[in-house]
Amino acid sequence: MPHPELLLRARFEAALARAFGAEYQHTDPLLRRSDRADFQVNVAMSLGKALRRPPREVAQALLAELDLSDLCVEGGIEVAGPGFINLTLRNDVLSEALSELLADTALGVPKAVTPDVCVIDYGSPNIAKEMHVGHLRSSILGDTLARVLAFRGHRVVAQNHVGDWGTPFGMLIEHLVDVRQEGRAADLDPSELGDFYRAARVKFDTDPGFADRARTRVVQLQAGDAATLALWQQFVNSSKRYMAAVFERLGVGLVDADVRGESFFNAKLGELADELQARGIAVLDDGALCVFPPGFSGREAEPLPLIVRKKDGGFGYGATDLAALRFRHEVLGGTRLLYVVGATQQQHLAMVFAVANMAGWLEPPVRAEHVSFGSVLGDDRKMLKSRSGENIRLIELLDEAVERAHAAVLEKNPDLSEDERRRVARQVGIGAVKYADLSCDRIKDYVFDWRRMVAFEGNTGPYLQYAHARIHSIFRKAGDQQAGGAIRVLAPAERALALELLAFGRAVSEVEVTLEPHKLCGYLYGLATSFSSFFEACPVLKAPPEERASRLLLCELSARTLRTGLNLLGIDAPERM
RNA sequence: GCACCCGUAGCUCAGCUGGAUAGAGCAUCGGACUACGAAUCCGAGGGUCGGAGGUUCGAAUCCUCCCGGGUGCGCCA
Repeated sequence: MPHPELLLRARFEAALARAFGAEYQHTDPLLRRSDRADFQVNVAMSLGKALRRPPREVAQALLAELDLSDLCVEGGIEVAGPGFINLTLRNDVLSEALSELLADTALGVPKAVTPDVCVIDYGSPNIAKEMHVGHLRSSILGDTLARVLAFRGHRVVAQNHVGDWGTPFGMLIEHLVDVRQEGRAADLDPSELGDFYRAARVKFDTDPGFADRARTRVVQLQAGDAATLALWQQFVNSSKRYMAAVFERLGVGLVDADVRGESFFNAKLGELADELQARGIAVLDDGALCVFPPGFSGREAEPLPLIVRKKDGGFGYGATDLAALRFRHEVLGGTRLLYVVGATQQQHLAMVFAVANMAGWLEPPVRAEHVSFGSVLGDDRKMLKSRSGENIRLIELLDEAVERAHAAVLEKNPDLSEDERRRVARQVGIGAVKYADLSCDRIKDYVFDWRRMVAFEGNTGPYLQYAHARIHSIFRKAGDQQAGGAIRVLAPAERALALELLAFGRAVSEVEVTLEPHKLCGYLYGLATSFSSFFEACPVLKAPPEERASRLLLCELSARTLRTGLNLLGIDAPERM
């Protein structure tokens, strides 16, 4: 049996055509969950206007064309208020639908009809710079979207567009040369890279002679000087190891093979600039090669350029981003190009997309989307800048989260072995950090708050993990008694849980479309609270045999849905904690 | 100056793309453990949805204008 929601939708669409004519066949019946019934249909009100008939009459006319007795309880179809159609499903319909879910490894998440090749840009941490909390958002968001899209049947190609090229490397390389000449060990230990960068930065800002050498070094780097490249490569290698360690600790699926930094596109930039100029898309302006996409203006209302090639012949990130976009479509075969990049880049990305459009690199079905997200703010509500301020290091943040989780697990469940406790602490701590970030609307600024991250109550990762662990506790107690049988939904708490379980597919699909993982978080939280209420109201193991078997199946479905949902968020679901 | 984003309970946030009395969690107050795990559950109080207009049966949601906060706006990436 198909999903009840799909059945209802199909019935109403057909009824619309029968009642009002074939042109209404594809009218959205506006089927929604309701707090007054299981579902409500709101199409009568919107249609009343077009048909110039009272909405309640429209609703009645619709219902006259429908036989829902196999789906809804007797008296479970009513017209209320201005024309709401309230629907209450039969318990056996819910029971049967849940049995279907039980047999479905995808738990009701449909496969995409026309799969995309999704290329996901995870923002761009800079080589040779410490990763900080700002990188948390793009990594976690990108990883979650990758998991959700893959689960829906799309092909996902991750791209770690690291900043591994350009002017900062002049100063980094010169500083490395200095340090080695002074006979000190060249500290390229991944964990020390942040300090190294800061030291080079200070020297660059205070020592003019050093700054000159750094600039010369940039020219050598871009000219392909072998010795310079060798030094540069040391930074890249060290940084890659560092990033891999951070991603590993975070449980983010980015690997070395996904790294395709700015340097990769360097060789293609000249050709790209020439082509844009030859096609008349880019023009020389004050010595720089620029594209002026329509609709962008600067301070004096003058056209705003995307600079492809600077006056001095160098290339900026405009050129690199264009080359990368083209590469993702032409070489990687991407059809949906996602940029998980901070909101501060909004205008820049919009311009890159506009130029790519002009160049014909974004023809349907290829499209590009900016998965924008807000800044990370401190207690003072000000943006955490990366330049000179004391940032919280990502690694230290994760360590502390795990530590706090460890203390909590020790207190709540002293029976665990130290081995398991360490493993669980990692799952809970990292999960708490991720969930705190993912559960908020990404477009808004994120207030970084320790207490909130490690608070294990309310809409948090640990609460969801706890709900999952409790279910497994029942399984352990049940032992072999958990025979098959069928699900029979009867009690109110069972009905509420059933309706939640049936909504998983919708929640996942919504994230696929909106690219907003907090909707999945909201869904899972609702599921966990529904389960907790059920858990409180409906005894499982103490129930009579038939009921027990049914409720055990409800537990199984709940546990699987929670675990699958958490996994889509990149969060583990331990069986005890 | 122009463009984009944000403004919802004391705090942190939801609100399904226009639906019914705006919902959670912290915090406050009151209940429920001889336990299928109380990291839980049940209940109470708390709101002119920044403000003012407009669109219509109906607006936190869409349009316009203000107020407040943030971010961008030509050769750093």
